[in-house]
Amino acid sequence: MKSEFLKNWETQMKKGLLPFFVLQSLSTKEQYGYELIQELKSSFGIDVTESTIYPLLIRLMKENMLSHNWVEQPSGIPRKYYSISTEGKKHIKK
Amino acid sequence: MKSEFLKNWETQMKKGLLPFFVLQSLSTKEQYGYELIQELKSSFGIDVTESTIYPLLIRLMKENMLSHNWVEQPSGIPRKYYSISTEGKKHIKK
DNA sequence: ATATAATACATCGTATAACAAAGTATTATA
DNA sequence: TATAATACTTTGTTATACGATGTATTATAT
Repeated sequence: MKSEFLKNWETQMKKGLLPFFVLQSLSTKEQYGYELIQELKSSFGIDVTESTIYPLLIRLMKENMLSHNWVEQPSGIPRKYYSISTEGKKHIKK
Repeated sequence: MKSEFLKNWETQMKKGLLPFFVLQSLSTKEQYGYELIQELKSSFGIDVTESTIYPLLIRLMKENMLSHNWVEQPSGIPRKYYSISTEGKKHIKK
């Protein structure tokens, strides 16, 4: 089992790395929140919860790194698709 | 001038990276707090304040990553020298 | 002589961000 | 008919960097 120290270290690492991975991931294609959670897991091996990703996306919106548009589905809940802005693209080159 | 966004991003990055850099730096030689601040600046280009480094060192002590011993100076304030523990060495291999 | 800077430690309050928990709503599966 | 999966959201807690402030000693500048 993972020590409290390592578990906490990982959490703190995410505070810096998550915005980068999200911008990186969205620079390949538009994605919605729930999809991003699975993408971050499969592509980067990062576990993220919904209460992390949704506030983060809202924050990146406020910073003008992202834009979004609701897309109605033929069935089920509509999805909020996010795409990276010109501003956002500038920031992932670091 | 650096944007608020980038300034904040850097702060969040440090929350994950600082423990690593401190352990890394202490694995080469024993160092005291004030010395570490200058070392992190010159070797890694990282700006750290005293109100960051001292609590961090205390935390790493509690986690058994470090040990320390006071060293009296021929003149001036005594220095608290930190050295990395066996436990700490294990953790920087990641 | 006297103020300022540099050295060296420490603590308090604030802001940021991940995360557990809980909630709403729809559709698929057991 | 309940449970899981999909999809979004909010509230409260916790960890940590950092500005500000404080104490104390020594060196440098005015």
